Amino acid sequence: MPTDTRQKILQAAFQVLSREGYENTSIKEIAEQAGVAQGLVHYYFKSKQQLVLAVLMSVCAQMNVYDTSQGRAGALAAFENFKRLLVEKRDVHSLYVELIGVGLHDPEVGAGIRNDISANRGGVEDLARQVLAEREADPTPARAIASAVWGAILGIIVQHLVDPEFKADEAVDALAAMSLSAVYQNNQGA
Amino acid sequence: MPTDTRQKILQAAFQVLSREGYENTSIKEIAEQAGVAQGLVHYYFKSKQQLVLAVLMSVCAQMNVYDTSQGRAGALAAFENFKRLLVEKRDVHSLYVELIGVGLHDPEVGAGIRNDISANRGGVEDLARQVLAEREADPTPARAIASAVWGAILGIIVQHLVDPEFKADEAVDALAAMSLSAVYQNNQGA
Amino acid sequence: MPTDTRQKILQAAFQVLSREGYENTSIKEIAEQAGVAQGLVHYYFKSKQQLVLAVLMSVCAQMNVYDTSQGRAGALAAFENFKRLLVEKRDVHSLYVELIGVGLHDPEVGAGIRNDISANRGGVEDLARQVLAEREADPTPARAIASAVWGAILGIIVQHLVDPEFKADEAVDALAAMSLSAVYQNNQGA
Amino acid sequence: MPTDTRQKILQAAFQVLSREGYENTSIKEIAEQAGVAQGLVHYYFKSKQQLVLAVLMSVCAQMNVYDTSQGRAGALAAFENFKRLLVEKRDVHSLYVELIGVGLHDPEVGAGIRNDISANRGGVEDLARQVLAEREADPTPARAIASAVWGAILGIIVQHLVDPEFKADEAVDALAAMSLSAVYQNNQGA
DNA sequence: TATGAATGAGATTTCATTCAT
DNA sequence: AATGAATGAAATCTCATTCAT
Repeated sequence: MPTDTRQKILQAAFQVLSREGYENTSIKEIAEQAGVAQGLVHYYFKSKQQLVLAVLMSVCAQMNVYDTSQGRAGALAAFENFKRLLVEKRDVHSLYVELIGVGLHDPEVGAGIRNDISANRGGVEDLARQVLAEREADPTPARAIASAVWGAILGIIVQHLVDPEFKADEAVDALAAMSLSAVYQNNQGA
Repeated sequence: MPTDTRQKILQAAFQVLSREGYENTSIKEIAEQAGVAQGLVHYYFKSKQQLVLAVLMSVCAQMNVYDTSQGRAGALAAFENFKRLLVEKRDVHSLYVELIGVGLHDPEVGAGIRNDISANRGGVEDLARQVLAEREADPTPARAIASAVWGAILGIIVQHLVDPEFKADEAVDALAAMSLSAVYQNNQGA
Repeated sequence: MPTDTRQKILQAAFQVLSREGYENTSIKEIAEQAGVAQGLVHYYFKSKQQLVLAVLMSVCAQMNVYDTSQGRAGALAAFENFKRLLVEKRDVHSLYVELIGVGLHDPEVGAGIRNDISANRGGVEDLARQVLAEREADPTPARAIASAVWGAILGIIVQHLVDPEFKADEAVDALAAMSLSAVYQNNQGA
Repeated sequence: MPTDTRQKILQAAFQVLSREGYENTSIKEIAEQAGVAQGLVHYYFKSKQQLVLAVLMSVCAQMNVYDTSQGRAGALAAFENFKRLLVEKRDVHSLYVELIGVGLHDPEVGAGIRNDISANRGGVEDLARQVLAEREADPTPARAIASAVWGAILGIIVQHLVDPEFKADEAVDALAAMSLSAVYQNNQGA
């Protein structure tokens, strides 16, 4: 089955990329991991970049954190979700973080990352807006709050990846508290 | 002067690395940028990795955000400082983020990054402790708050690098508000 | 119709070869140009070389210059014909010249080219002989004259292909004059 | 010596190119012929094309035919010279002809070939002009004559390369006779 | 200290050809 | 007849590293 093989290569690419890292990953190793000839990788993906881009898409698709719940409940559920994903999606996060770095100098990867980050920040912003609406508060700061909160999520992912002693759960809890309290009383100037 | 040349190479390495990105940087180009022969780079740095590690040290040294002020004033000053550094140290931040990605698969770079992140989180934690002390509040949550806040700083750096439309200032302001309000009333459940 | 497909591939091969050049032509592109699957090319032509040889045959068949007229009139008609073909058969000539180069190191292509060149030189020789007979002159130099004249035809083709500013018409006219005057009075020593 | 090695590679490239032909020549084989590492070829020549271009220059420099004599004597000397070069410079001619084919689809090689052909045609034109001056004849047809004569030289080279039975000497003699008779009495219409 | 020529391994990519369907 | 997936070899090029001077 053709699509089968394409998927096999895509999955192998993900595995090798997250295991070995971007710059240590070769087409040869991906082909070996997939159990196919090296040339076949280029049959399905015109270049290494195209393959990486395809992997990036699937990685981004796994970066969502949101719950079906709405408002405060949805936010709390999302934070709990996130705590679980930190453990379950470690390799996805690892590759995501590495691709952020790659994207700083590769326009196509950069565009993919930028879109994903925008989308995720937008998702957080929606939640923030709902919470503010629940409190009948001014919705204006929703965007700024989302920027800080999604930033913190990224930063917690990084710290969790980098430092085995990092206490991710307490960090997420603190973030939850901070963000929800901010939504309560957004009357402090900097 | 010998040290002079070493410095020249180090600086050239930083320039090329942040301009071209880690995987596009070659010793040859660093040597050209420094205006020395290629072999001389290996005279001062045993391997490319050693050179990168030396650059990493200098990059980390420029990641500090703190002010001499203490407590709440110190925190606010640090946030203002950070807003300025986002603009002034863009290339430092860019290389830092890329090296986070590299460090995920290179133990030595990883150790350097981990130490720097720990140190910075520790610095934030000290500030948080001071603020809590000013409020005569329980100092326990300081570490968790610092984890979230430093994470947010990292995440704001990333968003600022990746997305030219990102409103970094309002994000930092929101973070300042969130973190100081959290410090006020640390009575959160998750 | 089977022969239909074979022809389609042959024609596609000619198009791609003369458009892209010998070394940039791949079976894949020929198949695409013909609108058939890649494997089918090898069904009709055992190897790439066989396909090229088949194309070579059809190219050689288009290199004739002669008219039905005989003698001096035939020669003049052939030169006029040649002037027209320089414009109309540019792609045929281009591929022919390239295959001369290929034939220098590929025995089979070389044999095809050699035969075609011999045949064409022979055609010129016949005309020369007729002209000499018209003048009741010694027919001996016909072969040598044909060698020079057919050589000049090749060389004019090359110059016309290579140099957009080359004045092909005046070159052909000069060649006509030279060759016919030589036939008149073949009493010069070198 | 650096220039020494560069020359060694250049010469090896010429040998392999004329022995094996353009499309069968690899950097690997050139390096082996030169007795150096493969990478060194790219150290001296940025790309295979650059190397071929350098070889082309030296090949073109060996395509001259002219004598120091002037006028009719110079022309006759040049033709004699050419007969000798057909034997002595067979490999130069072979590579030249192949590069004509390559140049049809490679702009840089094409430019080199075009320039060389122009220069050689110009040289013949000078000679033709001198001969016409000697006869006090109209110098106008010199360019057209040169186009035909230089074309014939190219075409004789090709026939000599392609066909072991080709009688090059008699072809050159016939060309000499034709061209000098044309110069005598340039009063034929086509 | 400093140079830059030289090495050799490895990466991406292309491509004619084969083969199961 | 026809498809197109799959193979494997080879080509170009890059690059960290070494070494003689």
